[in-house]
Amino acid sequence: MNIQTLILGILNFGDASGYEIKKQSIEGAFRYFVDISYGSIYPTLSKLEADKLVSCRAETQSGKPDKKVYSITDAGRTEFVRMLHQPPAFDKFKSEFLLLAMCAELTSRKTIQRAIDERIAEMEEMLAHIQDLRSECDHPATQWITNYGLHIKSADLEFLRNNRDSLLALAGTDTTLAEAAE
Amino acid sequence: MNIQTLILGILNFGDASGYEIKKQSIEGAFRYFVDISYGSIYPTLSKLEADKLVSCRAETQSGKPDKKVYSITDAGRTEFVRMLHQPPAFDKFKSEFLLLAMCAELTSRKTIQRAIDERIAEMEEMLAHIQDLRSECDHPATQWITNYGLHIKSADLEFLRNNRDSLLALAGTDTTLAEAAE
DNA sequence: TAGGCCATGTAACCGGTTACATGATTAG
DNA sequence: CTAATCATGTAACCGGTTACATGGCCTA
Repeated sequence: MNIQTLILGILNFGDASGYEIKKQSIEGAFRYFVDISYGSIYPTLSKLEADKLVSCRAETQSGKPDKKVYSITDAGRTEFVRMLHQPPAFDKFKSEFLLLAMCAELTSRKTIQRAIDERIAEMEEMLAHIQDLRSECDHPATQWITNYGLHIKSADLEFLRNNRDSLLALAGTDTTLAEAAE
Repeated sequence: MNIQTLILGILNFGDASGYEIKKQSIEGAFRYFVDISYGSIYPTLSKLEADKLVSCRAETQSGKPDKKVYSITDAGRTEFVRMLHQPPAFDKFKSEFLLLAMCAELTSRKTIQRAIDERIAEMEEMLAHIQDLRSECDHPATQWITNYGLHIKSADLEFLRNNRDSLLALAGTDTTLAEAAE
C-alpha cells in the first residue's frame, strides 16, 4: 500500500498537519499496521494537494510554530474509497525474533533470554496501549480492529509466557561460537 | 534485517543455490517472516562470496541447468552468529486488511465480505501449511516457532470466524460512494 | 542552558523490486 | 505445443529512509 492512500486514510478520520500524521502513525491505532517518516509525509502531502485530493490551510499558533493543516477533499475521499475496494494485499510481516528463535542453538542463553523477555515486555505494553485505544474510542470499526488486536496479542503473550523456558533450553551449550560474539 | 544476514541464516540450515534459497523463502518456514527476490539474492550471493562468508561450487545436473551451490563458511557462520547476538528489532507488520476494516463504513458489504472470507481462507491454508512444516521437521527450534505460529494463527482464525458478521454489519449502507467505486 | 517538543522541509542515498534476457527440459 | 519448472543474472527504477537544515518555546 502506498503512502498516498495511507495519508488519505488518516485524513479521513480528521484534519491533521504533517507532524500530527506522523504522531498518529506512532501513537494511534495506525501504529500497528503502518509506518511512515517525515521524509515521505511532507512530499506526499504536497503532491496530494497538487492533485486536489487534499486542501490545506495555514494555522498560526501562539507559542508554537505555524502549522499547515490538511483536509481530505471530496475527490480525495472518492479516490480513497476506490483504493479500498481493491482486494487488500496479504499482510506483510517480518520478524528478526523468529529468525533468532529458529537459530537458538547458535546463540547463548543470555541472548535468548534478553530477546524473549524484551518481547514479553513489549507485548504487555502493546496490550495495555490497545486497551487504552479501545476505551478512548467509540468508533465501531476502530473497536473491531482493537478487539482483533487484543485477541491476537493476548494469544501471543500467552504462548511466550508458557514457552519461554522451553526456548531457553534450546540455547547453545557450545559456548565457543556464542560467547565470542558477545 | 538485511538480506545478507537472511541468506547466511538460510545457508546455515544447509547448502543451497540462489534458486533454492528463493524457494525456501516461499515454501519453507522462512516464508512467514522473510521475503526476498532474485534481484537481491544473486547479487548478495556474489558479494557474500567475495567476502569469503560463503563458498561456491558448480554442480552439473542431467536434464536441468547447471547450478551454483553455496555453502556457509566458518567466517560466515561467525558473522551470522555475531548478527544474531544484536537485540532483534521489533516485528514489522503492515496490513491493508486492517485499514480496510477500520474504514468499513466507507465501503460496501460485498467488498468487506470478499476481503474477510479471503482472509479466512488464507488463514486456513496457512495453518495447514504450518502443520505440515511441523510434522516434517524434527529440528527443535523450528518446531518451537511452528508451534508459536500455530498458536497465534489459530487465535487469529478464531477471531475472524467469530466476528465476521459483526464486521459485515459495519459496511456502508450509503451506496452512493461505495457502489460508484466498484 | 541543555534537551525535548513543536513544526516543515530537502537531498542524498539505498535496499530492494520489477522487468527483462536466456535457454533447456519435462509434463500435460 | 504450451505451460511450467529449473536456473542465473542484470539494469532500470522507485519507494522510502536518514540525515541535515532551521528555529522558537518550554521544562528540568
